[in-house]
Amino acid sequence: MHKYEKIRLELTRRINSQAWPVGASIPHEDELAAEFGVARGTIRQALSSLVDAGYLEKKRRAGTRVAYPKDHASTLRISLVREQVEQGGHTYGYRLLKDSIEDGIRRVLCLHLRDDAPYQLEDREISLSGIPSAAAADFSQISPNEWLLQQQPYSRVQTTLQASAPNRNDRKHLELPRDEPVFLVLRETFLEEVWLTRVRLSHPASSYSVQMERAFD
Amino acid sequence: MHKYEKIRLELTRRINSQAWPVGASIPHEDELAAEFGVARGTIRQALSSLVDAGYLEKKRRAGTRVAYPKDHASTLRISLVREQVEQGGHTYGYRLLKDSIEDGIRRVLCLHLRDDAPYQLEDREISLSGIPSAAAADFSQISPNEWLLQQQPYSRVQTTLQASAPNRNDRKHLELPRDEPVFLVLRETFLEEVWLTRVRLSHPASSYSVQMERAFD
DNA sequence: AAGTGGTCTAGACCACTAG
DNA sequence: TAGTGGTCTAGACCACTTT
Repeated sequence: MHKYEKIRLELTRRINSQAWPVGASIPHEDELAAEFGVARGTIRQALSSLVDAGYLEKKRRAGTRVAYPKDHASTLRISLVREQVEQGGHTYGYRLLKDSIEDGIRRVLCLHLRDDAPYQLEDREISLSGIPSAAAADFSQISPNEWLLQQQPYSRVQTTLQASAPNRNDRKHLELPRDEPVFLVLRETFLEEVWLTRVRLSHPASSYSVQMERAFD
Repeated sequence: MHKYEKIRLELTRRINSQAWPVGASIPHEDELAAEFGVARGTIRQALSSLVDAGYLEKKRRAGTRVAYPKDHASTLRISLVREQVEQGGHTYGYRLLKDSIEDGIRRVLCLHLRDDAPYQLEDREISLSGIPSAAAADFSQISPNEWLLQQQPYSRVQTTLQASAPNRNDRKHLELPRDEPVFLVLRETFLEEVWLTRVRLSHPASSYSVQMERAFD
């Protein structure tokens, strides 16, 4: 275990035990460096992860305080559908439903299956001016989701999570039980302010959830 | 603008322009330091934020590569209900609905209002052994949500996001339009493996969404 | 005005791991 | 096993912001 890890452990102990209660100032970086017998840079490394996690708040001149736990950050990673499914030990399946080009936009509707049951309906729009190679892509075997990841990167991505009543396509393709809503993931990506793609991912509410965890021990 | 910011800008430019295409190795840290005429530490600082955002992947001995954009991280911050409401320029309201103690657990049901309309139903359980002072807390004016933040910190928090059909309490208190589902935030917190509190937050789907953004320009 | 955290340097050695 | 990123040091100066 590295020095900064040991120090971080000791600092979290002081916070959790309320030796340093919420709202209190903690010693300056120089003092901590002297106390632990390390360089200031090492202290800063130990502090930085605690700041990132929302345990501490730093302000110039005012020093470092134990943060009120109100605005903690949770990191969310939404990975490839196929990987989501296969990670759980399930079988992944894919079916292309519709595919058309209109007004310089390629629009694709497809279904991702888990153990042969509908898991995610992907309603995708791709800008052909933003991603010219998308005009010739074959989505009969590979989903747009997966194909796009092999392409150029994006500089901005906006994600919205919502609950919703199913729309017509959802009802048609997701085999929803009666009164079952859908969980929506809406995402739009840009490269330097040029719009690339937009997607609406809908999931049967009972078989989809997003989980996050923040831990520090 | 600091040196590491200028460098980061130039690096993102090379990635976005595909001068360094997805999957390719980029120069070693020492080479970059020489190229930009800075210390290696400064290069590392510039790289670290790009690694955190998922733009780059580092491996010992193998070097640094431009990451496939598949597993990008989005940071989600769910703040105080009251702040969520007031930030949007709305009026916040609060109403306590039920409050009981059973088996060492205090259970509170309360409603958060936005412009006098139901916004979030909070169904909360607090461990009195984990947080003894919760036995005497007055939740008639301050919500458990808000009260808990003034208390001790937690070391682990688990959050789940879900869509769902409303349960009985949701239907009773959220004034849901016909066929409207709810967006659920389920959260549980621990301090060193001691269970502290669990909450079910339900929102009318049409008036609630979670938004995230990852940007790098 | 002064003290805090923020940036930066120029080194050194370590630890992991791909070839 | 050699080369990469990871850790660490002991300094220096800067910039913000509270008092």
